[in-house]
Amino acid sequence: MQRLLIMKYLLTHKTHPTADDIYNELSKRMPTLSKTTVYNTLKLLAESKACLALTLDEKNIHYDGDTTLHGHFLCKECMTIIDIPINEISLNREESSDYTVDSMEISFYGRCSACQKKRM
Amino acid sequence: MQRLLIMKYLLTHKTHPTADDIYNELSKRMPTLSKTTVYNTLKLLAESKACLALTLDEKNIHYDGDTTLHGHFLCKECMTIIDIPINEISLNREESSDYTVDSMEISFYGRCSACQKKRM
DNA sequence: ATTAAAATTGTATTCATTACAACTTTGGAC
DNA sequence: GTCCAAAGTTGTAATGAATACAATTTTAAT
Repeated sequence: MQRLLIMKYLLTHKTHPTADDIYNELSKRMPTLSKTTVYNTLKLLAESKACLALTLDEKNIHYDGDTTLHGHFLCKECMTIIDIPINEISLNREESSDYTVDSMEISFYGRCSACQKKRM
Repeated sequence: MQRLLIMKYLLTHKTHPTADDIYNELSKRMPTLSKTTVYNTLKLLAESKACLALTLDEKNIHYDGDTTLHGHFLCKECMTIIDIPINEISLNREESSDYTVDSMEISFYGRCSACQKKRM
């Protein structure tokens, strides 16, 4: 039940919340909710690819219910995360009129060839 | 002096070390080195863009002396980080014969329009 | 030689995340 | 309905990377 609420929260909020954010929101209406449940569930959902676990903020893991391919912009001042549609991404220096980008990171996750072989 | 050694270490090792990695290596030859110095210095270097602070591993910040545009691949099993040349990156599902990619993250960092304005 | 700024150090603290063990709920077998 | 194992949930305690802080040392300019 808690899991469903957490998943629903992710799908209806595009704010890229942290585990703590979600706990604070949901525990208002469900006072028995445990922080551990939120952490466990988010980990589970991310591992099963039902959501994304974003690591761009070095302080906290942020979660995203939108699993379609898109980028993110983190404002280093207010720490807000904004979605960047894939068609707006160029691999060269990004310069929008809205915001200034001073660095980018492109990360891939999976299993390397060595670990791949070990599995067989 | 310590700063120079740390910077030199980053430039001569393409292993994307963590602060701890660097401390462990350098303290062999410089037993008085402090962990705090390593953390402070890496933070400083990254802020001044002399190196990159990679956040793709949610457990540790990894540092990269190579500031040219390139991507990274993190093996979830052995936690090794491999460089991905920019010309090998396609924004569609990445499938190499060497390794399997099951997710990717494209992150931009800077200041949003609201925070931009506040500064003036 | 003096001295202020910069760099370095060690210890103590913070805080997000995880480990763990206990407890509760769920849903199928009978 | 009752029983029971598996799955889900909870609270507390532990972990560990990163930072705060205050003290000490080094640097370099005058």
